[in-house]
Amino acid sequence: MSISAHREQHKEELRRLILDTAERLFTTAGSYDAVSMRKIAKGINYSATTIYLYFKDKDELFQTLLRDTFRQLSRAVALSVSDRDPVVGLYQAMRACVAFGLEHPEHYRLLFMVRPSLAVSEWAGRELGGEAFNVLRHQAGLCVDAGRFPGSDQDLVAQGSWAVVHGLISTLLSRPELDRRRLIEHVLGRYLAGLLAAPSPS
Amino acid sequence: MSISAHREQHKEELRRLILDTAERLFTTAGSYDAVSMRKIAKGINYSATTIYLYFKDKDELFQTLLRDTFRQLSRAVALSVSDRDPVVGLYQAMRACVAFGLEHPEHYRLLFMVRPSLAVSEWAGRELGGEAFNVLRHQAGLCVDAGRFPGSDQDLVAQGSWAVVHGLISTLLSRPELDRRRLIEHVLGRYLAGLLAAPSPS
Amino acid sequence: MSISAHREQHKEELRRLILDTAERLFTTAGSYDAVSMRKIAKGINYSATTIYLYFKDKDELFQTLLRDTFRQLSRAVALSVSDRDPVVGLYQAMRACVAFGLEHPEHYRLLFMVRPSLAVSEWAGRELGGEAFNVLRHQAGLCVDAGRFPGSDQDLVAQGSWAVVHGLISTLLSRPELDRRRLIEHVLGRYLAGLLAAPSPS
Amino acid sequence: MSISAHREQHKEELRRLILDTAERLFTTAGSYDAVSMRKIAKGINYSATTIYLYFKDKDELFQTLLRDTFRQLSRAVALSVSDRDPVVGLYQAMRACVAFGLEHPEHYRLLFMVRPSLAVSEWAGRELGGEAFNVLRHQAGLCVDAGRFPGSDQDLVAQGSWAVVHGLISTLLSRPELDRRRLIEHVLGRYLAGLLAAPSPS
DNA sequence: AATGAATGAGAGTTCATTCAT
DNA sequence: GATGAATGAACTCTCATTCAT
Repeated sequence: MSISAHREQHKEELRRLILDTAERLFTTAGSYDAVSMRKIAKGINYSATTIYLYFKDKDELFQTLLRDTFRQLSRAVALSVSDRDPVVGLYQAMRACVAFGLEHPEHYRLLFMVRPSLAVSEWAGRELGGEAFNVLRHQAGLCVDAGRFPGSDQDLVAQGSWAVVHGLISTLLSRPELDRRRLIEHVLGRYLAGLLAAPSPS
Repeated sequence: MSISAHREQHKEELRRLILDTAERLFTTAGSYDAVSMRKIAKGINYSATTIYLYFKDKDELFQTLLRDTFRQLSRAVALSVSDRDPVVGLYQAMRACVAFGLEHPEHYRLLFMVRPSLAVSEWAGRELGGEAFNVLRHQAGLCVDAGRFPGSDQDLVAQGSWAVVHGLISTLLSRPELDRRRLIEHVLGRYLAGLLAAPSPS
Repeated sequence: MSISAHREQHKEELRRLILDTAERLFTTAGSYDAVSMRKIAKGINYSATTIYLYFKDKDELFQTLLRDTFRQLSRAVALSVSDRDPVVGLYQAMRACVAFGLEHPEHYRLLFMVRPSLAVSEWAGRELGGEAFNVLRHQAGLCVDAGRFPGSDQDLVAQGSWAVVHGLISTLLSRPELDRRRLIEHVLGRYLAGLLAAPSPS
Repeated sequence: MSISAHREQHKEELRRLILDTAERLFTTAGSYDAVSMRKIAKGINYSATTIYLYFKDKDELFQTLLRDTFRQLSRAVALSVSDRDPVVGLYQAMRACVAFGLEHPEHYRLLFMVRPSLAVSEWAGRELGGEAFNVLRHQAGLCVDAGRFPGSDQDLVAQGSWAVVHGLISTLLSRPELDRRRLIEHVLGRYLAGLLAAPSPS
């Protein structure tokens, strides 16, 4: 019992170690191909073969990595909404998205820029839409239902805020010299202000 | 004369063929490393060696691709502004950016996704200092100078519209099922409406 | 135990096999570039990749070869000096050098012919500072200190005897029809006789 | 007539240009393989193909180069003997050999150290032995016939001086920091002094 | 559970050389 | 006489992966 329990624990720890090391390497290198199984193995002081005891192949390791990262993103965004005002809630969720992208640039790049294969990227998009995106969508729904966004519907706002968030992250990641706080507040503020304003007659 | 002219033409055609094939492969593969010179060669039914007659190495080929594409983007955006109203002009420029990204997804991916680190570090000056961004910045300046965007300055608007445009393109590219026209008009419309509105008291 | 011991033994044997094969190829080809990793691999009936399990790269393989051979040369020369008369000792050392070159022509070619520039630039310190040359230099010093070589200093004699030895080996290796013993005694004898003689008034 | 004469002249000039450039490159580079036809072509501002109009392939070009150089060596050595004293004449011939080796290090290496192909090396050895070596042998004979080298015969001195010359060249080529003039005079001086001295009783 | 040994495939790149013009 | 275009072969080296232990 105790022995097998220990084994279980060790196994889980080693698995985590592999994932953490791989993540570090993937984000450092910035490309799928630049990270080799051998380098990961060297990073954890185990033989390359050992990794195959925990992951079928490089692709499965990478996909697991993606899944874990998505989970973190989802959690962060879900926990970010604290205000009762739905508009503020949407703002909070959007900020949380941006914050996650900026604070974990490696994760963000991993999710949206490193694309080993089409299969992975498609899966990634779906998963993302299924969690973090849904928080935005939910908040958008609350705002629309409360009549705060005249002329806009829930889906449009959900997709729009998602796009705005994306744009902010990628721009700020690629231009580190910009004033982050100022640009974030500007873009989110103007977009939300536009949503709150009466619809233009056009 | 005729002979050398034919040669010239053939040479130019082959060069273009290489560039087009490479672009296609780079954007479908989604990563720099996943495309090999041999694969490009196979794609054009020539030997790998032949490519080296036209480009010094893989990097030069890729950079040429980047340069050419940037040029097209710049041109498209520069020609897009036709209205005398600076706000409409900014809107036109932003639309042109988005349109370019959507109509030439390979180009866009090439510029901003295939090798973001390179695009950024090597092309940063050209990118933001280049014509495409500068058009946005110019229009933003006109709007601000005309007092149309209370509480915003030129640089902020330039960067903000750039971010919004980026977000739209990448979102729409990764979600082909969305209603493009509607989302574009929504996001651009709300952002611009927010710019035009009186600044929030926050 | 037995298993790992077998593995160790096999590994050592394969390593030696690689080294021996490489040495053979290097010396018959006569140039560094003319020997490829693939050819070595083919020579040992292993894949080219396997060699990289034993040596980091081609250069390390070659340098290991050099090092090993230098060690043999040094040992042979160091053990050769037995007479108390320093002049005889120098003679013995020189003869040992020549004997080594003639008895191990592949080794000798490897050291001084295959990649002379490398042997020099990389191994200069070891070579001249190494035991083989140092034995000559030491003996030369004894002779000079004993006043046996009027008009010559230690370094000059060391370098000179080194040159004479070199010339004998390369000449005898490329002209197998010559009477080795006779030519060796002639050259070493005349050179030493010249050293012992009073300096010419020139 | 005049035209064809001009053509002839141009052809000869270009041929020389190729040979000179190739020689320069061979000397600069460290090995046969390090010099490519393309680099030679670039050095003369002609296309690589042009070289093939003058030389069947790289090997023929190289052999021609060797042949020409040998001719120079033979001439240089033959012309070096000016003194009536046969011993001085031998000294002059040996010095000329050494000087040539030092001034054309790459040819020397290729002739006696690197062996691009067995055919070349064998041919080279014969040619060299048939010319430069014969001068040494002739001078040695004069010395012996004049009774200047008691206890030595012509062939022994010829081979011995050849070996000494060889040793000097290879040593000096691989140790550029040595004082060339001093070492040359030392070795040649001591060897000749030993030849002139009474034979040792051994 | 973990590993060392081994390999085929493939990467970018350079080479000598040929052929049609 | 000279060349531009083109290529197959070869190079060193790294990769993901398998298999026996």
